[in-house]
Amino acid sequence: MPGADVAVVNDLTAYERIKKIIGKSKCKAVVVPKWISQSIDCWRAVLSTPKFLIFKKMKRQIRESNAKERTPVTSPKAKRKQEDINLSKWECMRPTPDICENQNLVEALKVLQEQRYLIGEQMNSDAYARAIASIKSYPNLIDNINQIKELPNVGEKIHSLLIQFIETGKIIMVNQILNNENYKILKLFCGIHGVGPTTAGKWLKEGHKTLEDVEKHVKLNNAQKIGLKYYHDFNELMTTEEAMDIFETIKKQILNLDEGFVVTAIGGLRRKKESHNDIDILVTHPKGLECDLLDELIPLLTNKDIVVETIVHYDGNIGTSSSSDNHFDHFNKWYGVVKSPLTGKYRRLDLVMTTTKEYPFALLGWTGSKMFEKSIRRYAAEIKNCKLTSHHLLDLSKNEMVECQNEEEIFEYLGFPNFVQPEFRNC
DNA sequence: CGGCAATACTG
DNA sequence: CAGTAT
DNA sequence: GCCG
Repeated sequence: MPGADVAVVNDLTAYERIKKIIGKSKCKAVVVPKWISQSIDCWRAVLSTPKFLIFKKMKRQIRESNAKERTPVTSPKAKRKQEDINLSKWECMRPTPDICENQNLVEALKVLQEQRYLIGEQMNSDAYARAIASIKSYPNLIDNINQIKELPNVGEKIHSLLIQFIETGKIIMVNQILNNENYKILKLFCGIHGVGPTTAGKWLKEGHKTLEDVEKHVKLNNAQKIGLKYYHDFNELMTTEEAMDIFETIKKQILNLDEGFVVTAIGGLRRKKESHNDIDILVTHPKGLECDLLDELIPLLTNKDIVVETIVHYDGNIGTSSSSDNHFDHFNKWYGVVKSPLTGKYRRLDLVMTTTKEYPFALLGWTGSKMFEKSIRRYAAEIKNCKLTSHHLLDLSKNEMVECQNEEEIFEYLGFPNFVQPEFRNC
């Protein structure tokens, strides 16, 4: 047993004996058998689950008695945080704040992630995104190589980058990329809403270098025209104050049409991010009047000089696929542009309509972050044999839809040990 | 060495 | 269908 | 690029 990470015991009364063992060995915890099944369920050691706290309590007692003999190297605060380190491979299962303890490191890695994205290496980019998520959920300042040993989704390559950062405070590759002309041009082009890596790469290959080049020589689609027209404003982050102001303005107009609408901020606003790219709003109506809302609301907001452009207006019946039946898929969405009352700047707005039945899934699906969504859906599929979308949860084992009243029930069904608050879904 | 979320529009 | 968006 |  010495050297093992975990010891499983049946007899909880053998307190003194266990205490001796875990006090001396490298063993991280002593658990009851049920711990194993619970851990397999959520794919990590559930040391933070209250039921197993007895052992944490024991470890704490041992530590405290040790602390009387030699002064601790770490502060009490850091020590408490030590227990919060969550090394789940599922980013959706760990609390991930918007701004983290290692923000400089995260910003550096984001450059590498973005570069892979810009040159079209999506999976590569995602791999960086997952490593970044691991770091964002790590609660302490990383200044020691031992700390990064167990970080999930950090393999050989990113590990060496982290070492470089710990030792020198920077990553050479990052500066090289930031100074790379092609990187700068691709980034510039992808800043146009409606332009992705493929189009940007094509334009670059054709010899275009500036937005003026693009404006003069390239045929743009509707979304791209709007993207170019408002390029500056769209690429400027909003304060929460401004985003909230727009949200409240729209909400007021919707409630004006009918008091019964339920209007909720989703996206980054719901996650309480510090700054925002756009405003996302989810609307539902308990009595199911939802389908006509956008048809009335958009003209109204246009007349009030709030809405200035429509990029996409999905209409109610998205079913040319008439074969689809029971789930009346009335997701009504509108993507467009509003003029911010507070600043006069032009901002992206997404409006999403949903039935009350699908509301919890839409809420979960539209709150993000992007990595959170990918993670929870992959978890649902791989671990729970379920298919999770922003419309529903399908249990493939039972071959039946899972009805949920709220987000909590979805997390519960998926076997999460804890509800993950929106502000900690910033993976 | 395969897989990496899921879905809907534009053109 | 590829590309982009959420 | 990382994981199983």
